[in-house]
Amino acid sequence: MFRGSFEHTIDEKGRVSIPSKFREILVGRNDARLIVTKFILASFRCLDVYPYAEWESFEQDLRKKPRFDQNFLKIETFYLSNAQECAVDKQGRILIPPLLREYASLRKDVMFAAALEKFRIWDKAVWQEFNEESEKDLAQDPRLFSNLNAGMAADI
Amino acid sequence: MFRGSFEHTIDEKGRVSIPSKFREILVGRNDARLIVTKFILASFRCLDVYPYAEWESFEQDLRKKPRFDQNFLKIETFYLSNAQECAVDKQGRILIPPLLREYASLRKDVMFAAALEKFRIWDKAVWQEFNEESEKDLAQDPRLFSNLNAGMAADI
DNA sequence: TATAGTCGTGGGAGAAAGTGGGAGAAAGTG
DNA sequence: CACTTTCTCCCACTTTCTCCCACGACTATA
Repeated sequence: MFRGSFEHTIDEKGRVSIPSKFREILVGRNDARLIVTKFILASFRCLDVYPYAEWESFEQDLRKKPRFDQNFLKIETFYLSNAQECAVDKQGRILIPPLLREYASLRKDVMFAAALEKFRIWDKAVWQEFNEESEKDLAQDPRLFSNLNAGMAADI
Repeated sequence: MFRGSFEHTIDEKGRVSIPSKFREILVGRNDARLIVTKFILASFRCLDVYPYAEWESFEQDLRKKPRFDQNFLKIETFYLSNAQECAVDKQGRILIPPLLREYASLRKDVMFAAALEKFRIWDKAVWQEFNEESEKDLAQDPRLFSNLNAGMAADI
């Protein structure tokens, strides 16, 4: 289970260190492979990162779905098609594929943000924006918190 | 299992390199034969590419369907009739048959996009359009991700 | 305070992937 | 049957990528 947010730097080659706290979890599971794909939250772009096993079980579920359904095809195109395997190298880094780097406009300062069984990578500026927006929404409508207890639609 | 999206260039002769990540999988299965056919997603044209064995099992499934059914005949005409075998050559390329090339308007920049057991080939511009459309839909209604579990129309 | 270890970042050499062009073979046409 | 055109296979180049080594900063422990 991943926890916390960490700021890191991506270099010209597209390499970026995985926060050591996250890496610990991966070595504990004995699998340094990650799956990185596109994600979007309220029009803010970022990348979703899954440990390999997590991703595989997600894929298995999808395989049972009707493969020519319109909604399935959208998810397939956006979420599955763009998913790429990235192995953590000896220095504890992954190489973010160019297409994904460009999608999330990762240039220099990036943020790693835990999200339960996976984590996300953001351009720092985008992450800040999204955080401020979320904070504002929660301040204006505290019920968003309390609704957690009620029957919130299971999501993602 | 194919993963990721890759940009490649098709030359005047209609040849295009298979992304090395995809090729690895084919050599692992010891069969460099591919089946390429027409596909369409929400009015966006592209090509579906199956490893030979995958295509064969798909054909087997179809054999169980009522073969004089109107819908089946449409699929037969569109999806099956246009299917052509393309072998990967020593340079790791395939030759896209002229009819299929024209159908998907593949001119220069093309995208390879993984789709579980198969992959797709798009004209880059078309791919971008469709991706943005899917992205927008998913951003507006994130439940599409999880609703896959619900009763999705069984298809084909 | 010293020292060992870890963590994050940068650069360079070798390998591999992607692309272009040409010669010989095959196919189609008059 | 001969000629033209298309196609297929092979070679070669360039660019990108991947792996390896190295340095500085910070942390923890004695």
